[in-house]
Amino acid sequence: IITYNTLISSCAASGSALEGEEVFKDMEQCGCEPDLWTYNSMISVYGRSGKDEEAWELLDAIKERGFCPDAVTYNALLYAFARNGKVEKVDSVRMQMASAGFRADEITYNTMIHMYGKKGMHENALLLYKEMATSGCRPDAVTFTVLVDSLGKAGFIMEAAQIFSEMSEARVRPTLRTFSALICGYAKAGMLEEAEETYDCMIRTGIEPDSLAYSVILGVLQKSNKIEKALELCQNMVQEGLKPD
RNA sequence: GCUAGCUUUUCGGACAGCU
Repeated sequence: IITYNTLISSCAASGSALEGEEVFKDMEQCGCEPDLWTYNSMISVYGRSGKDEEAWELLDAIKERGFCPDAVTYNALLYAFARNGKVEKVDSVRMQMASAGFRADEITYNTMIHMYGKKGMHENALLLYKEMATSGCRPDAVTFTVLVDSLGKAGFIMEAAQIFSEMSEARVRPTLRTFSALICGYAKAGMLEEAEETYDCMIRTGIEPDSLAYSVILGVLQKSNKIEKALELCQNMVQEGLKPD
């Protein structure tokens, strides 16, 4: 059963709903009883491939089978709707989650904040972020990264930078993705010096750029005509075994 | 506080070009 569950979750990761369904059917035919983990993984399979209705139906299947949906179930379902931007559905899952006795956790909040960010509803995203503090959740690296990313993309660079500084105040370490998001935000806003400073700060923190981070900073250097530095970085990149694209 | 681990859920991340 663990083998099947593992197979199903790798289908979720690769976004192939059909394969996931097949494994699930195989499993039942072999007389292997799906457990809650299997169902949760299937919800994730559907969620990640945009099939929110199918994911929703599994909640009933879980109950019919006599299983009790857990926080993972609700978070996965929430993700399925959030991904498709269905705010009302997300709210209703959240209510169900609450009435089943589960508090919104970090993942619940992050999923919702991400959804609002993608929809450009930044006020709602920020509201949830504030709500986290009062409801006993601590914003984590994902929370901050999602906010910096969506604010930066939307051109609210000052707000993004503000969130970034709140991150250090909260003593949450920025990740490669957080830095990349902020650098992109600055680049998009045309604030090339700030972008470069942020990159240098990242290096000082001891974070190794990946090929994406390199592309971002190389773009910045190109725009500010710092060709020598760009070439130098490019060499570093090759030395580290990354391919410039 | 540090370190390590974890079968399932949250960062489909960038840049460029075109419209």
